[in-house]
Amino acid sequence: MAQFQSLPGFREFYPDALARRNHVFRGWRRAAHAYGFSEYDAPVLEPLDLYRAKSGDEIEAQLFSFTDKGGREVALRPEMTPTVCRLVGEKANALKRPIKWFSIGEFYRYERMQKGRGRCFFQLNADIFGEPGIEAETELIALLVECLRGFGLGAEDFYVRLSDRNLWFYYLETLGLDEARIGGILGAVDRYEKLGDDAFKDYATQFGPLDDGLKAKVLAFLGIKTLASLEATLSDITTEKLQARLGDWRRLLANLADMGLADFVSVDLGVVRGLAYYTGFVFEAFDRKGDLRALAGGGRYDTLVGKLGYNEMPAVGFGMGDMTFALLLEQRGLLPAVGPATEVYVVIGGAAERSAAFADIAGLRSAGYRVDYPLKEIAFGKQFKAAAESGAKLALIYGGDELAKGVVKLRDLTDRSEHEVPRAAVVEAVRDYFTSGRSA
RNA sequence: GCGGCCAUAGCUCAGUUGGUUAGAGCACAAGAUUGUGAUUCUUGGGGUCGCGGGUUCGAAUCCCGUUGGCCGCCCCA
Repeated sequence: MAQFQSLPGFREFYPDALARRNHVFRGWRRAAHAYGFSEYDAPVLEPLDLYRAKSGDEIEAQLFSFTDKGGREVALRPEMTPTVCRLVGEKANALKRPIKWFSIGEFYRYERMQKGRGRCFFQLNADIFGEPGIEAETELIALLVECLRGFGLGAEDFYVRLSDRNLWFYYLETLGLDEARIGGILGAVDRYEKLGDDAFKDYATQFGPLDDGLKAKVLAFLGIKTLASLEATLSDITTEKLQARLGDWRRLLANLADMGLADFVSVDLGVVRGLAYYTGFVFEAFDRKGDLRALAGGGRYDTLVGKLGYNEMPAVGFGMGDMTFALLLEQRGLLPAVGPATEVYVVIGGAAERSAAFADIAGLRSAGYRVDYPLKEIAFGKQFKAAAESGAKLALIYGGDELAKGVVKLRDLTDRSEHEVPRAAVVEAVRDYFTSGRSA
């Protein structure tokens, strides 16, 4: 049996698996380019402190980290956000705003494997730096939708839940809570969907039991699912901050509606995201059936660039992993069959015909066609079978009869029609076939 | 880090109360078929039954350990 296994949680991509992965990457790239984002890349291995600075020491347990031969503490990147913040922070003064960047890269986390989760995975990251207003959220949520919709998924398949940590913060302030307690409440809100009332246990042990009236208000706020009910809840609270924030909500939702995305976006204040660095709007994409993990998640993080030691820079971004997404596409039957690697298959009679065939194969290949042929002499019947299985639409037949006449026989593998062309005109004939879609 | 289930060919699996040389289908390869893709038939390659130890005259089968996988919890950047 196997002497060497791949490490637990790491993936190997055989050709058909890689074809599916590339299909996903192509779709993401197409969407990001269409939205005016530029692609960048960065190191896979980073100083451990880059992640400590952001999230604290306890994160280290989930990192692939080690000491390199130079005594440096390093880690495989678990996410892109700190890295892209550094890239932007380093050249902030020279970069034209808004900065719209994306990347597709592999990330590593040392944790237990589960459905839709491994120790390495690919993720699309898209971020906008330098724009403090909801215009950045508009653009990123629209891109997020496009990254899913471009594969044939519709509003019946997935939706984006939109929430706002600022709104929560301002609202709880008006209820008389201090910053520490607000943090405790947000932690409970984050887990409420999963744990129910138990979600408030941590808060109770830290600050004492939550007042029933207060808890009712938190649960009511958490259950808000429309802009109308949000407006109703806040109608009697006239704090300037809160009303201004409500204005942001109206404009953001109006923008998204103007883009035709109303069906894809739901107000849902039950989402707050656990991550410490989010500072404003947060959003997550889920499949409608709800039996998969989050497809994507993101939000505003205006303070992170500053925390890494650079000048403050407003930022919004999201990440979207390949594993859960591939599961969804598979469930909906939207993963394409592996595309043919071959366009033209050359059938060769024998040793004498081979040299003529090789010359024309070289010509076709340099003209840009994907051409394949049997490496060894095999029976014609087998060659045609191989031609069909290669996915090629066209076969070129180099047999003794043809060469004697100075022609090549073209066989349309889809309708089995054949005709002959002079050898000198082979490249031309193949080009005609693929541009007209016919062999004649 | 914790718990449950599982591990036999490339894949899906069978393998009786422990008993001769561990099987099938699919896939792969060769031939029937030396100029046309199907079907069919024949044949072949491929296994230290995840690994290590124990019980036994004898272990794929029973026991222990270990590694790996799936699922749930935790976590989710």
